[in-house]
Formats: sequence, C-alpha cells, structure tokens
Amino acid sequence: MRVQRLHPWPATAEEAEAIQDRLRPRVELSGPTSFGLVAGLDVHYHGAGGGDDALTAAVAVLDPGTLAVAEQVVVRGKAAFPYVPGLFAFRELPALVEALERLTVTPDLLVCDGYGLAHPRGFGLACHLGVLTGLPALGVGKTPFVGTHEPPGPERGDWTPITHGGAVVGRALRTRPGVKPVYVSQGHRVSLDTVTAEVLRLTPRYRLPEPIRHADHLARLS
DNA sequence: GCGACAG
DNA sequence: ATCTTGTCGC
Repeated sequence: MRVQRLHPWPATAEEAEAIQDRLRPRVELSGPTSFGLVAGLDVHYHGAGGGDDALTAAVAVLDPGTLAVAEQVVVRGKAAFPYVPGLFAFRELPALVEALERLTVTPDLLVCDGYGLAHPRGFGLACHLGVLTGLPALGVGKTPFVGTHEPPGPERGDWTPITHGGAVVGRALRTRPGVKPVYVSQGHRVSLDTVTAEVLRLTPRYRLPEPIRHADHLARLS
C-alpha cells in the first residue's frame, strides 16, 4: 500500500511536537464500525542496552473472520528518534511505514501498539499512522499513560473512561477476566465505541489483540 | 517547581 | 523496549 509523507523528519523535540500539533486537526473521530483485513503493528528492539537503536518492525494482516494471518512483512531498521514520552511515535514510524508500504494488500484497520488520542497533545502513534495512511486506526497500550481512570470491573468487556483535560480520551478495557486491563484509544476514523468493540472482538483468548500478538512474535523471532 | 511519563 | 530465574498453571 501507499503511505503519504506529510512532514519532514524532525531534528529536535520542538520540531516533533510542532508536527504533532499541525497534524492533530486531521484526525477524524468517527468512521466505519466493521472492518475487513486488520493489520497489527509492533517493533522489537535489540541493541546494547542504553544506546539501543537497532530494531525490527513487523506488520501482520489478519483475516477478519478466522483471525488467521493473511500477509506479513518484517523490516529491519534503526530507531529514528530518541525515546521521549509523548514523542514515541518518531522512533518507530519510518520502519513501520516501510513495512506498510511493502504490503501487497491494503488493510481496513491498523491496530497499533501504543496510544492514539490518549496522548499529551492528543496525537499518539495510532493517530499519526492513521493520518499518514488515511486508514482507520486504534491504539492499545499495556500501561497507563496520560489521564486518570478508575479500575474497570473484573469481567471481560468491563471498562472505565480515561479522562484527561476534562475530556474522555480513551478507555481502560478488561479483555480477559481477572487480568490487567488494556488502555485503548482512538487513532483515526473510528469512534471510541468501535475501538472498544473491535478490541474485544480481536481478543478471543489473550489479553492483547491477536494482530498485535502476531506482529510481536514476528518481530521477536526475526 | 518537581516528579512522572506509551515503547 | 531490554537486562533475567524460577515458578505456577493450562
């Protein structure tokens, strides 16, 4: 598939933040409620501890019905930015974009490892990938980031809102009974209800969505 | 002002 | 993210 380059690569944190602020208005908070091919994206790092910058990016495209892998791409690269909370996307974006460009199919939804709207400037990795591709995108975080929330109930499907700056920016969602929740948010062209329903549909067995699990294993074992 | 802070 | 053993459980 084709991915658009909407900005030059930032050299400083200030430039990176300016890019996020400029692209933020392009995010659309509604869109399709069901999807065909679903792509999971993940990056695995491997290097010398502190100065680590070698990485492997993986994309796994799953069939919507069977959740079986329809296509997969692995790309080796380097971290394109230092790790700064809030600017995390700039580390992985080039490798992930290259992986997406090597797909022979176009996914209908991107399931990203990280946050979307639930971000200091409302423009996390899921928003960024969504805007660059024009595709619906959502973010799944494994630990809390911005905002506050109450613990969701113990059953699968239980959730509580994540509030930040007086607005609901995501949900803490229980995908497995009695297991730590995941933190979901909108990336692009999806409602929060659709994000919630889709993440539940993609977690029939484990805490994390199948597309992300497949991408994670791919990146790790490559 | 200080600490905390997706992966 | 990664550095790492054992341990509990399906």
